[in-house]
Amino acid sequence: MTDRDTRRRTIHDVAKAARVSISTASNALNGTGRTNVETRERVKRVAKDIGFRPNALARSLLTKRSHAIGMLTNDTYGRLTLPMAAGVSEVLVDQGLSVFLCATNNDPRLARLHLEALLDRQVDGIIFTATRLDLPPPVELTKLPVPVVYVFAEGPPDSISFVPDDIHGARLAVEHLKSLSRSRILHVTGPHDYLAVRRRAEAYRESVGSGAEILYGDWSEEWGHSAIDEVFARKGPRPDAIFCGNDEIARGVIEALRDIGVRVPEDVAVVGFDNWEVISKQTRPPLTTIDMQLKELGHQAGLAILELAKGEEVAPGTNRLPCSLVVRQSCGSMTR
Amino acid sequence: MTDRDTRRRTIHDVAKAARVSISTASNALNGTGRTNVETRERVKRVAKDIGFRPNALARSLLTKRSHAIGMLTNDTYGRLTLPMAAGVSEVLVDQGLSVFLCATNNDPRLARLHLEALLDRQVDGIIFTATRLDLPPPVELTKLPVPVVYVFAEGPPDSISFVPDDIHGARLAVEHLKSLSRSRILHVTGPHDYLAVRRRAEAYRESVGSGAEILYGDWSEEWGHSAIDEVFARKGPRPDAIFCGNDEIARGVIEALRDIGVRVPEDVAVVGFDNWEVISKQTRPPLTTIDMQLKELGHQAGLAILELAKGEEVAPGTNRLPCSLVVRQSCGSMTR
DNA sequence: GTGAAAGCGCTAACAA
DNA sequence: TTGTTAGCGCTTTCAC
Repeated sequence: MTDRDTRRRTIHDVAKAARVSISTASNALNGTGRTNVETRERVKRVAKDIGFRPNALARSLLTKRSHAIGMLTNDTYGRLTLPMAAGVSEVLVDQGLSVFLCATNNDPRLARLHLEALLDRQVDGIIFTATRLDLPPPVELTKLPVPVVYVFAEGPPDSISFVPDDIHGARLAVEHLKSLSRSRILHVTGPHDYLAVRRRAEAYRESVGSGAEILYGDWSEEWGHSAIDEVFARKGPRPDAIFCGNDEIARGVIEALRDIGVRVPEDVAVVGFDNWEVISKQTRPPLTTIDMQLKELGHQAGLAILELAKGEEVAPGTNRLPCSLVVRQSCGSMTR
Repeated sequence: MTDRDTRRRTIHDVAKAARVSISTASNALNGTGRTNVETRERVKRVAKDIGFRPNALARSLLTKRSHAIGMLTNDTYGRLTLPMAAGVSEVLVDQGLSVFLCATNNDPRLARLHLEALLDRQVDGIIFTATRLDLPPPVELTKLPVPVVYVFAEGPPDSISFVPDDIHGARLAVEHLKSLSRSRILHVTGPHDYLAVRRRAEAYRESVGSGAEILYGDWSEEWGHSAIDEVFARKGPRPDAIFCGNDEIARGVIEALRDIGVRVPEDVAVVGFDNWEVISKQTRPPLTTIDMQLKELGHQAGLAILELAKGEEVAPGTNRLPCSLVVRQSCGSMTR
């Protein structure tokens, strides 16, 4: 008698309280089948009164749709994955989908463990996100019984992926610099073995034409420093603008410039890449930089997986999303 | 006949293929009940051969344990939440628990939506994480049918929470400075309305004794700058050490010091707080700072929710976890 | 318009 | 040791 108090309410409780059968209760609650307006209202009211909430597990078991998706991520919750995850979650929550977050640390064992757990839980789809575009997932993701979407990662041919348009981003940066009458634009960037680095470099080279010079290094502020030390130590014409591979490098560049008495943006304009605000906003002067629209990437991926989960078609291929230019104070027209 | 190919294998398929009943199959697979070694092995082999994986939904429906927990987070996937989430996930994955990540953006509507979804999915527990300790959750979390653990947040009395020990952290910083023979230690910190700020300030004051001076501001580099400008513009004795409320402030302090020709650490030693590596490692010199052990916080919370989910008791109360001192180059003995 | 009955895939008494 | 049976909470034909 009293043990009922602690149990969660089931549709049986609703049916009993509303004096109908459980199938009528179900129909009334879901608006399926034919139900008298009166009874429907009564059932709904009763359900609310006794605090009934349908058990998603039971429902999913029957309908074969768990309304959950898995997000497999490659890095230790880095700064790239998170805005993407936020974007994904944002478009899905209102559709009643929940997101399992699985950090694989790029460890195959862990990745497989998470993947199996997701599959066992009958997720409706999987989103794989990485931190760079040219690394294969730590676990085989083809031939899965559920749809897969890749974000900030490229899957096998014919898969669906969303990546930032690096070429567009680089072009945006260089064109901005050119519009400011800068003519000797240097590119200081990250490791050459990153596909994104090569893509941006290529776009930079095309946009700048002759006189293009690319310095490859790592992603650190320190590299930005030493690149400047090197460039400004040598003879010959000096750059009046520097397009950096990421914000950390840009910050290092700006500090090195200040150290040797070169003014930013008056003497040299600087553009970063990433718009990682803890850096870009706090650099002096604040960085003009390229934003990869990570959240939007997540939105699109979320929408895509939603369609796929519903059984609808989504055109395969790599979707390159435009970047945006965030203008702050590290650029400006030349002052002669 | 052939439609079977695309369907997932069920325990029926295993039973049929192994020529046993489904209950025997179940027993063999789970090691429950008594089963002949031979049949057990055979069932297991068959299960593996046909690629059987148990449907977690069906299992959970029956056992009343979903082996999933929800993580409700307050911020837009900030830097605090993520290491914590990684810690939680790390201890749970091997126990077969999965984590739903729910970003509430501190929006009550969204929080309620997520909470209801979690409850509907019969999660075994909920972890609430915030970005500061003195803000109430955006949704009522008491009187839930599942256990709740608070991380980097304090719940109502008698709840279970895990927070960094700010007092210990601040003391660690000040004692370190004192051990380096620094005697005029200034504290430049964040907004006074943060509980953590007040706690750290109090610990600092006690540890320093007379001569303590606290400057409250915001969490930015810029504030670090202007604090230094102010302090070094005035007459009287100058600090030989500065304990900062976070790494961003510390970075601003160090840059401002360099701008006015004060050497770090020779003339003034600086300690930060947070160990946010993008800042602490790239500052020149790299920052000695306090690490709040966020991942460990996540570990403990994960372990706690695991116990609770199993129905075991966990002592209520606020668990304050020790911080650690990360020594880099922004401190050092005085050189006179 | 409503209800009885079947069953999603699985576990757990209990019988054999 | 193994199989039969009865559900978990829900949706969904299909009679009435």
